[in-house]
Parts: sequence; C-alpha cells; structure tokens
Amino acid sequence: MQVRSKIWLAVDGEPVFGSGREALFKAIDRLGSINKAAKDINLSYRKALSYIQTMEQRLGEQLVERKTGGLHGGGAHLTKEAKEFMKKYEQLEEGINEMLDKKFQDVFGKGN
Amino acid sequence: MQVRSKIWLAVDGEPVFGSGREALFKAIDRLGSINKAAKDINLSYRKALSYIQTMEQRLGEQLVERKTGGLHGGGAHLTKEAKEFMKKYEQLEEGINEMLDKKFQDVFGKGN
DNA sequence: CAGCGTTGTGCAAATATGTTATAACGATAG
DNA sequence: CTATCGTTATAACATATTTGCACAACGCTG
Repeated sequence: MQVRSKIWLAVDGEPVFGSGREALFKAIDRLGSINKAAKDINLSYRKALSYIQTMEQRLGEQLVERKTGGLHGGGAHLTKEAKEFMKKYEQLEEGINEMLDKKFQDVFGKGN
Repeated sequence: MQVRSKIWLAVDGEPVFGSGREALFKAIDRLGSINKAAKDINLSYRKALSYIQTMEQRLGEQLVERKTGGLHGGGAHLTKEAKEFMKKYEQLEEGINEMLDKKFQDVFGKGN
C-alpha cells in the first residue's frame, strides 16, 4: 500500500494549475509546440488546448503565446507569467511528498 | 486563488481510500444504510456500492457488513477494520492542509 | 403471508472523454 | 506570386464512463 497526493491551485473552486498542467508547460517549454508537447506527455491536443484556454481565462492573463503559420508552421512558448507560476507551484509542492511518506510510515508502518 | 490537496491510499497504484470514500464511510456509520448514505453525500447508490466492493477486493477484507431483508429492510454498518482504517487516514491527513496553507501564504502571499 | 425498505444487478440514457478530419495561417522555397 | 509545410484551432464523430431507473431477492414484522 502506498500513499498518494495531489496539489493544485484553484480560482473560485475551479482548478487552474496542477501536476498535469505543470508537465504540459514543461513540455511546451522544451519542445516549442503545443502539439508536440501534448504527444510527448500522452495527452490529446484538444485537452492540452482546453487546459491552456481555461487557465488563461480563469487567471485573466496569457500564459502560452502561440503563433500559427510561418516558419515551421508556427509554435508556442511560455510567457514570463507562466514561468513564474510554474516556479511558485514547484515551491509549493516541495517537501510535501517527503512529509507525507514519513507520516505514512508513522501511521501505517509498524501497527500494520 | 486557493490551494487544494487530495490525499489517498493506493494498492498497486489503484486507489482504495480517499476523502470521498471517507465521507461515504462516515455517512454509513451515521445512517446505517448504504442507500441513505449515498443520498446524503450526493452519490449514486451504484457508485457507492462499487467503491465499497473495489475497496474490499483490493484490501482483501470486509469493510462494510451489509444485511438484506429483515427489520427496516436491512442495512449496513462498518466493520472494526473499516473504523481503524478511517482513523489512520484521518491521522495521515492531519496537519497537511495547515502546512499547505502556510506554504501557500509564503509562496503566493506577499510577492503577488 | 403481505408489506416494507434495503441490498444488488441489468439495461438504457446521458454525459464525459478521446479520436479523427479539416480549415486557416504565414514564413519560406522555388 | 504560388505551393508547401507544420502548426494552431475547431468541428464532427466515435468511444468510455457515469448516471438513472426498474426490478428481483431478502427477511423481519404485524
């Protein structure tokens, strides 16, 4: 038996950023394309796009700058705001899993 | 903006206990019936039952003792094992939210 | 032995999710 | 100036999953 956890940020109760979106952002940053990023992390382009759209809508700022047409067909890259957001999320996550694992050992480890 | 979290236990990667199931267990304990419990926490009876069944299957022990027929048509109540499980889960959750809220303030509070 | 309210299951409807097709775009090559 | 290319973006379709409803079985009670 293992313990799992998920941390995410919400606006008005609706999720705007979590581990899935973080992975998407990282892939976009690495590959320069929503399409390639989605494939890389095994996500449909549709879902990836709707993630981005709802995030931007709920936060009220652009996170992924995208260009259609042009060299190589276009592409996408993260805005400064998106990178800051990612960084903060990582700080938030930091240490939580370790703490949870420790607690899990305390509670479930010896007794059972 | 708020931070949210979810903690659950898994066996072989498949979830066996989380906040939803905890709420179901509490309602069963209070109402003595899966049916009433499901309605109380806005869950379909089918889903509630499949939760219980998969949990019991994966853990290999009975968690909800149920009787069909008889006084008031039957009913259900938690086994000793289920109550112990709930207690441990609560211990596991304890303090995590407080710690997260504090971290959230640290990271998102002043800067933005 | 009929009535009751529950557990449990089968099936259709509804909803969510995934997949494929296609249009628009604009720099570049020819 | 036109064709090509890979991308963004949307629409239409297909597939899984969830939900809702109906109904049988059960066993205590009056």
